[in-house]
Amino acid sequence: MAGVECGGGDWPFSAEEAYADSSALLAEIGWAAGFVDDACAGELLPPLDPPPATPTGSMEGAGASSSSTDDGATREAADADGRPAAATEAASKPAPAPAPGKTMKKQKRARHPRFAFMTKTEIDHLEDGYRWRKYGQKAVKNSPFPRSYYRCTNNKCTVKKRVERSSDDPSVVITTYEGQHCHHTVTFPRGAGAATLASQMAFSAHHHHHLMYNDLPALHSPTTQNPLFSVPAMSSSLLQPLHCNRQELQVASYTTQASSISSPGSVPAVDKGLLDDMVPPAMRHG
DNA sequence: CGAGTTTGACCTGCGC
DNA sequence: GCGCAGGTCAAACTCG
Repeated sequence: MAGVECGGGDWPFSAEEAYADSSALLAEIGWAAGFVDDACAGELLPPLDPPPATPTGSMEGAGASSSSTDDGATREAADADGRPAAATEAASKPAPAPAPGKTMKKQKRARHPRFAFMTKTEIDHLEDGYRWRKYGQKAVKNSPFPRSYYRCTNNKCTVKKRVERSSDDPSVVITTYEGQHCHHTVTFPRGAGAATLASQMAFSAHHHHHLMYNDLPALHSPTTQNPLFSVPAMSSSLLQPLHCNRQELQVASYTTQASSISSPGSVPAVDKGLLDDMVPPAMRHG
Protein backbone atom coordinates (compact mmCIF):
# COMPACT_ATOMS: atom_id res chain seq x y z
CA MET A 1 0.00 0.00 0.00
CA ALA A 2 1.07 3.47 -0.51
CA GLY A 3 2.03 3.81 3.07
CA VAL A 4 0.59 6.86 4.52
CA GLU A 5 3.63 8.24 5.99
CA CYS A 6 4.30 11.56 7.36
CA GLY A 7 7.01 13.07 9.26
CA GLY A 8 4.69 13.36 12.13
CA GLY A 9 5.30 16.23 14.41
CA ASP A 10 3.33 19.36 14.73
CA TRP A 11 1.50 21.11 12.07
CA PRO A 12 3.59 23.81 10.63
CA PHE A 13 0.62 26.03 10.57
CA SER A 14 -2.41 26.73 12.56
CA ALA A 15 -5.84 25.60 11.83
CA GLU A 16 -6.66 29.09 10.90
CA GLU A 17 -3.92 29.19 8.35
CA ALA A 18 -4.75 25.86 7.00
CA TYR A 19 -8.33 26.69 6.56
CA ALA A 20 -7.72 30.15 5.45
CA ASP A 21 -5.78 28.68 2.64
CA SER A 22 -8.32 26.15 1.74
CA SER A 23 -11.28 28.11 2.84
CA ALA A 24 -12.48 28.43 -0.65
CA LEU A 25 -12.38 24.77 -1.11
CA LEU A 26 -13.99 24.11 2.19
CA ALA A 27 -16.56 26.69 1.60
CA GLU A 28 -17.25 25.17 -1.70
CA ILE A 29 -17.42 21.79 -0.19
CA GLY A 30 -19.85 22.95 2.33
CA TRP A 31 -20.22 19.53 3.71
CA ALA A 32 -17.57 18.50 6.02
CA ALA A 33 -13.95 18.92 6.37
CA GLY A 34 -11.53 17.12 8.45
CA PHE A 35 -7.93 17.61 8.98
CA VAL A 36 -6.23 14.34 9.16
CA ASP A 37 -2.72 13.54 9.97
CA ASP A 38 -1.92 10.67 7.75
CA ALA A 39 -0.25 8.84 10.53
CA CYS A 40 -3.75 8.10 11.61
CA ALA A 41 -3.30 10.19 14.64
CA GLY A 42 -3.78 13.57 13.27
CA GLU A 43 -6.09 16.28 14.24
CA LEU A 44 -9.27 17.10 12.66
CA LEU A 45 -9.25 20.78 12.63
CA PRO A 46 -12.25 22.97 12.53
CA PRO A 47 -12.88 25.04 9.54
CA LEU A 48 -12.64 28.69 10.08
CA ASP A 49 -15.74 30.62 10.65
CA PRO A 50 -18.21 28.86 8.60
CA PRO A 51 -19.40 31.64 6.43
CA PRO A 52 -22.74 32.53 7.86
CA ALA A 53 -25.52 32.47 5.41
CA THR A 54 -24.54 35.19 3.10
CA PRO A 55 -26.86 38.12 2.85
CA THR A 56 -26.91 37.83 -0.86
CA GLY A 57 -28.99 34.85 -0.34
CA SER A 58 -26.42 32.74 -1.98
CA MET A 59 -25.58 29.78 0.07
CA GLU A 60 -22.12 29.67 -1.33
CA GLY A 61 -20.76 26.59 0.21
CA ALA A 62 -23.98 24.83 0.21
CA GLY A 63 -24.63 26.77 -2.86
CA ALA A 64 -21.95 24.99 -4.68
CA SER A 65 -23.75 21.92 -3.72
CA SER A 66 -27.27 22.99 -3.57
CA SER A 67 -27.17 25.20 -6.56
CA SER A 68 -25.92 22.35 -8.54
CA THR A 69 -27.26 19.55 -6.55
CA ASP A 70 -30.63 19.22 -7.96
CA ASP A 71 -31.53 17.85 -11.25
CA GLY A 72 -28.33 17.31 -13.12
CA ALA A 73 -28.27 13.81 -11.87
CA THR A 74 -28.78 12.51 -15.30
CA ARG A 75 -25.53 13.69 -16.60
CA GLU A 76 -23.57 12.74 -13.57
CA ALA A 77 -25.06 9.36 -13.44
CA ALA A 78 -24.58 8.94 -17.07
CA ASP A 79 -21.01 9.88 -17.41
CA ALA A 80 -20.03 7.95 -14.42
CA ASP A 81 -21.67 4.90 -15.66
CA GLY A 82 -20.09 4.54 -18.99
CA ARG A 83 -21.19 7.78 -20.36
CA PRO A 84 -24.05 6.96 -22.62
CA ALA A 85 -25.65 9.46 -24.87
CA ALA A 86 -24.14 12.73 -23.83
CA ALA A 87 -20.63 11.50 -23.62
CA THR A 88 -20.99 9.76 -26.88
CA GLU A 89 -21.92 12.95 -28.51
CA ALA A 90 -19.14 14.70 -26.79
CA ALA A 91 -16.85 12.24 -28.37
CA SER A 92 -17.04 14.34 -31.42
CA LYS A 93 -14.98 16.96 -29.78
CA PRO A 94 -13.89 18.87 -32.86
CA ALA A 95 -17.48 19.22 -33.80
CA PRO A 96 -18.80 21.81 -31.40
CA ALA A 97 -21.96 21.74 -33.36
CA PRO A 98 -24.93 20.94 -31.16
CA ALA A 99 -22.38 20.78 -28.43
CA PRO A 100 -23.09 17.92 -26.13
CA GLY A 101 -23.38 20.24 -23.26
CA LYS A 102 -25.95 22.35 -24.97
CA THR A 103 -28.48 19.64 -25.04
CA MET A 104 -28.21 19.15 -21.37
CA LYS A 105 -27.49 22.69 -20.57
CA LYS A 106 -30.50 23.12 -18.41
CA GLN A 107 -29.42 20.43 -16.11
CA LYS A 108 -27.07 21.54 -13.49
CA ARG A 109 -24.35 19.25 -12.56
CA ALA A 110 -25.32 16.84 -9.90
CA ARG A 111 -23.49 17.02 -6.67
CA HIS A 112 -23.29 14.19 -4.29
CA PRO A 113 -22.49 14.62 -0.67
CA ARG A 114 -18.92 15.61 -0.39
CA PHE A 115 -16.41 15.13 2.24
CA ALA A 116 -13.04 16.74 2.31
CA PHE A 117 -10.10 16.25 4.52
CA MET A 118 -6.56 17.36 4.63
CA THR A 119 -3.73 14.97 5.00
CA LYS A 120 -0.20 15.73 5.73
CA THR A 121 1.62 13.49 3.40
CA GLU A 122 4.03 13.46 0.58
CA ILE A 123 1.90 11.07 -1.30
CA ASP A 124 -0.51 12.69 -3.63
CA HIS A 125 -2.87 9.88 -4.13
CA LEU A 126 -3.49 8.12 -0.89
CA GLU A 127 -4.40 4.49 -0.96
CA ASP A 128 -7.86 4.16 0.42
CA GLY A 129 -8.87 0.70 -0.52
CA TYR A 130 -10.65 1.66 -3.68
CA ARG A 131 -9.34 1.79 -7.16
CA TRP A 132 -9.38 5.11 -8.87
CA ARG A 133 -8.88 6.20 -12.37
CA LYS A 134 -7.59 9.63 -13.04
CA TYR A 135 -9.67 11.45 -15.56
CA GLY A 136 -8.31 14.90 -15.42
CA GLN A 137 -5.96 17.37 -13.98
CA LYS A 138 -6.23 21.09 -13.82
CA ALA A 139 -4.07 23.88 -12.67
CA VAL A 140 -5.67 25.63 -9.78
CA LYS A 141 -5.71 29.32 -9.54
CA ASN A 142 -3.45 30.74 -6.88
CA SER A 143 -1.85 27.43 -6.39
CA PRO A 144 1.30 26.07 -7.91
CA PHE A 145 -0.09 22.61 -7.56
CA PRO A 146 -2.49 21.04 -9.99
CA ARG A 147 -5.70 19.40 -8.90
CA SER A 148 -6.28 15.86 -9.99
CA TYR A 149 -9.64 14.31 -10.64
CA TYR A 150 -10.30 10.67 -10.01
CA ARG A 151 -13.25 8.43 -10.53
CA CYS A 152 -13.84 5.09 -8.93
CA THR A 153 -12.99 2.42 -11.44
CA ASN A 154 -16.06 0.46 -10.57
CA ASN A 155 -18.29 1.35 -13.46
CA LYS A 156 -21.33 1.21 -11.28
CA CYS A 157 -19.86 3.52 -8.77
CA THR A 158 -20.20 7.24 -9.21
CA VAL A 159 -17.78 8.30 -6.57
CA LYS A 160 -15.24 10.86 -7.52
CA LYS A 161 -12.48 12.49 -5.69
CA ARG A 162 -10.28 15.45 -6.16
CA VAL A 163 -6.80 15.67 -4.88
CA GLU A 164 -4.76 18.75 -4.58
CA ARG A 165 -2.00 20.10 -2.45
CA SER A 166 -2.39 23.05 -0.27
CA SER A 167 -0.63 25.98 -1.76
CA ASP A 168 0.15 27.06 1.73
CA ASP A 169 1.81 23.90 2.79
CA PRO A 170 2.88 21.53 0.06
CA SER A 171 3.03 18.78 2.58
CA VAL A 172 -0.70 18.91 2.97
CA VAL A 173 -2.93 17.14 0.54
CA ILE A 174 -6.55 18.10 0.32
CA THR A 175 -8.74 15.26 -0.77
CA THR A 176 -12.37 15.67 -1.55
CA TYR A 177 -14.65 12.73 -1.99
CA GLU A 178 -17.92 13.11 -3.73
CA GLY A 179 -20.60 10.53 -3.70
CA GLN A 180 -20.76 7.19 -2.09
CA HIS A 181 -19.39 3.88 -3.11
CA CYS A 182 -21.90 1.27 -4.03
CA HIS A 183 -19.45 -1.50 -3.44
CA HIS A 184 -16.86 -2.58 -1.02
CA THR A 185 -13.25 -1.72 -1.01
CA VAL A 186 -11.05 -3.62 -3.32
CA THR A 187 -8.44 -3.84 -0.69
CA PHE A 188 -8.35 -2.72 2.83
CA PRO A 189 -4.80 -1.78 3.55
CA ARG A 190 -3.89 -1.42 7.11
CA GLY A 191 -2.43 1.90 7.76
CA ALA A 192 -4.18 3.57 4.94
CA GLY A 193 -5.80 5.27 7.82
CA ALA A 194 -6.68 8.74 6.86
CA ALA A 195 -7.65 8.09 3.35
CA THR A 196 -9.44 4.96 4.20
CA LEU A 197 -11.29 6.59 6.94
CA ALA A 198 -12.36 9.42 4.80
CA SER A 199 -13.29 7.07 2.11
CA GLN A 200 -15.39 5.10 4.45
CA MET A 201 -16.91 8.20 5.77
CA ALA A 202 -17.70 9.18 2.29
CA PHE A 203 -19.10 5.78 1.86
CA SER A 204 -21.49 6.39 4.65
CA ALA A 205 -22.23 9.80 3.41
CA HIS A 206 -25.78 8.86 2.92
CA HIS A 207 -26.35 9.67 6.51
CA HIS A 208 -27.09 13.21 5.73
CA HIS A 209 -27.07 14.80 9.04
CA HIS A 210 -27.57 18.43 8.89
CA LEU A 211 -25.32 20.38 11.06
CA MET A 212 -23.12 23.29 10.95
CA TYR A 213 -19.65 23.81 12.11
CA ASN A 214 -20.83 26.18 14.74
CA ASP A 215 -23.05 23.54 16.06
CA LEU A 216 -20.17 21.32 16.71
CA PRO A 217 -18.47 22.63 19.78
CA ALA A 218 -15.54 20.39 19.43
CA LEU A 219 -15.30 20.89 15.79
CA HIS A 220 -15.42 24.58 16.05
CA SER A 221 -13.27 24.89 19.03
CA PRO A 222 -10.64 27.54 18.73
CA THR A 223 -8.26 25.00 19.97
CA THR A 224 -6.50 23.27 17.21
CA GLN A 225 -5.53 20.33 19.24
CA ASN A 226 -8.80 18.95 20.25
CA PRO A 227 -8.23 15.36 21.21
CA LEU A 228 -11.73 14.65 20.25
CA PHE A 229 -10.64 14.73 16.71
CA SER A 230 -7.76 12.52 16.57
CA VAL A 231 -8.55 10.11 13.86
CA PRO A 232 -9.60 7.30 16.10
CA ALA A 233 -11.99 9.62 17.79
CA MET A 234 -13.18 10.67 14.46
CA SER A 235 -14.29 7.22 13.83
CA SER A 236 -16.19 7.13 16.98
CA SER A 237 -17.51 10.56 17.50
CA LEU A 238 -17.57 10.75 13.83
CA LEU A 239 -17.64 13.78 11.87
CA GLN A 240 -20.73 12.91 10.02
CA PRO A 241 -20.63 13.89 6.46
CA LEU A 242 -22.08 17.27 6.79
CA HIS A 243 -24.90 18.13 4.65
CA CYS A 244 -24.36 21.70 5.33
CA ASN A 245 -27.14 23.42 3.65
CA ARG A 246 -26.65 26.67 5.34
CA GLN A 247 -30.19 27.71 4.96
CA GLU A 248 -31.43 24.96 7.05
CA LEU A 249 -28.75 24.75 9.58
CA GLN A 250 -29.76 22.27 12.06
CA VAL A 251 -28.16 19.64 14.10
CA ALA A 252 -29.71 16.37 13.42
CA SER A 253 -27.15 14.19 14.91
CA TYR A 254 -23.88 14.28 16.58
CA THR A 255 -23.07 11.15 18.30
CA THR A 256 -20.22 9.64 20.12
CA GLN A 257 -21.34 6.19 19.34
CA ALA A 258 -19.00 4.39 17.08
CA SER A 259 -21.92 2.49 15.79
CA SER A 260 -23.36 5.66 14.49
CA ILE A 261 -21.24 5.35 11.44
CA SER A 262 -22.97 2.31 10.35
CA SER A 263 -26.12 2.99 12.15
CA PRO A 264 -29.05 3.08 9.81
CA GLY A 265 -28.20 -0.35 8.80
CA SER A 266 -27.39 0.57 5.30
CA VAL A 267 -23.70 0.69 5.66
CA PRO A 268 -22.25 -2.68 5.21
CA ALA A 269 -19.71 -4.36 7.30
CA VAL A 270 -17.11 -2.27 5.72
CA ASP A 271 -17.58 0.34 8.30
CA LYS A 272 -17.11 -2.10 11.00
CA GLY A 273 -14.02 -3.10 9.24
CA LEU A 274 -12.92 0.42 9.36
CA LEU A 275 -13.44 0.57 13.02
CA ASP A 276 -11.74 -2.66 13.58
CA ASP A 277 -8.94 -1.48 11.52
CA MET A 278 -8.49 1.88 13.01
CA VAL A 279 -10.12 2.13 16.31
CA PRO A 280 -8.77 0.11 19.13
CA PRO A 281 -11.65 -1.51 20.93
CA ALA A 282 -10.68 0.31 24.02
CA MET A 283 -11.15 3.59 22.31
CA ARG A 284 -14.55 2.84 21.10
CA HIS A 285 -17.36 3.97 23.16
CA GLY A 286 -18.14 1.32 25.68
C1' DC B 1 -3.65 -5.91 -25.16
C1' DG B 2 -6.00 -3.97 -21.39
C1' DA B 3 -5.88 -0.65 -17.79
C1' DG B 4 -4.47 3.58 -16.30
C1' DT B 5 -2.35 8.34 -17.14
C1' DT B 6 -1.52 12.57 -19.66
C1' DT B 7 -3.05 16.52 -21.74
C1' DG B 8 -5.37 19.86 -24.59
C1' DA B 9 -9.88 21.10 -25.82
C1' DC B 10 -14.41 21.81 -24.59
C1' DC B 11 -18.42 22.83 -21.54
C1' DT B 12 -20.62 25.18 -17.74
C1' DG B 13 -21.46 28.26 -14.04
C1' DC B 14 -20.62 32.53 -12.08
C1' DG B 15 -19.06 37.18 -11.23
C1' DC B 16 -18.30 41.56 -13.23
C1' DG C 1 -22.27 39.65 -22.81
C1' DC C 2 -17.67 38.47 -21.65
C1' DG C 3 -14.04 36.35 -19.40
C1' DC C 4 -12.38 33.37 -15.96
C1' DA C 5 -11.95 29.21 -13.46
C1' DG C 6 -13.50 24.70 -12.42
C1' DG C 7 -14.81 20.34 -14.16
C1' DT C 8 -15.01 16.75 -17.79
C1' DC C 9 -14.03 14.38 -22.04
C1' DA C 10 -11.44 11.50 -24.97
C1' DA C 11 -7.47 10.68 -28.05
C1' DA C 12 -2.91 9.59 -27.50
C1' DC C 13 0.34 7.60 -24.84
C1' DT C 14 2.60 4.58 -21.23
C1' DC C 15 3.15 0.58 -18.66
C1' DG C 16 2.81 -4.12 -17.08
